[in-house]
Amino acid sequence: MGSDKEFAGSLIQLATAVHATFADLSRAHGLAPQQAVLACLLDDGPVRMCGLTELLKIEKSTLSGLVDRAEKRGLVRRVPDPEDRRSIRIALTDEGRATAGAFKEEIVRVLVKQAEQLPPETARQFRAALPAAAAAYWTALA
Amino acid sequence: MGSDKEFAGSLIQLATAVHATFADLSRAHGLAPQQAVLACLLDDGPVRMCGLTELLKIEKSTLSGLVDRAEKRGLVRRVPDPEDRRSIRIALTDEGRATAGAFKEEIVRVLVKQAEQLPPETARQFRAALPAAAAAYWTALA
DNA sequence: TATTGTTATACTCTATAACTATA
DNA sequence: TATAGTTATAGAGTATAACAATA
Repeated sequence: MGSDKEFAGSLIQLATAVHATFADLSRAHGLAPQQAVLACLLDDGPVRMCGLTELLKIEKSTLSGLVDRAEKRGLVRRVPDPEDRRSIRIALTDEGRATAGAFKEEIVRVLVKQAEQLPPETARQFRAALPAAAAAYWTALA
Repeated sequence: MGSDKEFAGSLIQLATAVHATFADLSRAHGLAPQQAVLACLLDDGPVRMCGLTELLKIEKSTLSGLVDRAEKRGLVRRVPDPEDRRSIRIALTDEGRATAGAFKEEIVRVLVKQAEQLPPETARQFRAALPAAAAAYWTALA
């Protein structure tokens, strides 16, 4: 079926566009894209390095570098973990919390506004199906 | 409304998952992710460098490096453009065409298969709304 | 002068492997 | 021994700025 190709093409196009929107907005807030992801994750409270490698699905050495750059930029700080002296927790600074809050608010606003330009019935279908679709593709990842 | 946050969260989750699926499959075919994008674009025929910068939305210097690596890997070759001696056209090699074909076939298969795990009515809604949604987010890009 | 493409430079993101410190 | 994290190294992807060749 040709429509399978069209479906896959649309899905990749949507993913690319959302990714690019996220990246552009990150930079507009003075954040590298992965720093924006990190800041959003930490907005609910500090997380250990080993927890972050699972949430971000990246290697621990990759994370060390990401946290180094975020720390140098004043976004996060490394906090000793009293329960396990091998471990450290990553917490947002005050500036990091403010930046994360502003970024999260605007990315939601932008993504919602773009969906509102769809025909009402299409928008309704899309918003209704999206949570289950996102969960299906997310849980299929290794 | 909390549901705007949930909508935006689901959209980012879907985009991230599709992106990761694409990247994983690229590497399984021996391609860096952007090389896979490049190969898919060129599967319809050669394209000038300046055309590729628009299609990929990247700077020309970034593209020079991407093409350098793809050429070194045997995926593409630079072909002089007889109509404009400043310009060059990028064409797939035989190996590049075979690789692009196999990759395109499998990415479609994988993305369709994952959608089939949704409840039938959700899958129907999602596939019905997706083309318009993808177009809306895509055209909103700068 | 304007366009096409490359090169130099610098930064982010990524992984593998070897290492230290603690459990 | 196993886990948490860092460092060294290498490569992909990104942009800006300066440049060469051609239109």
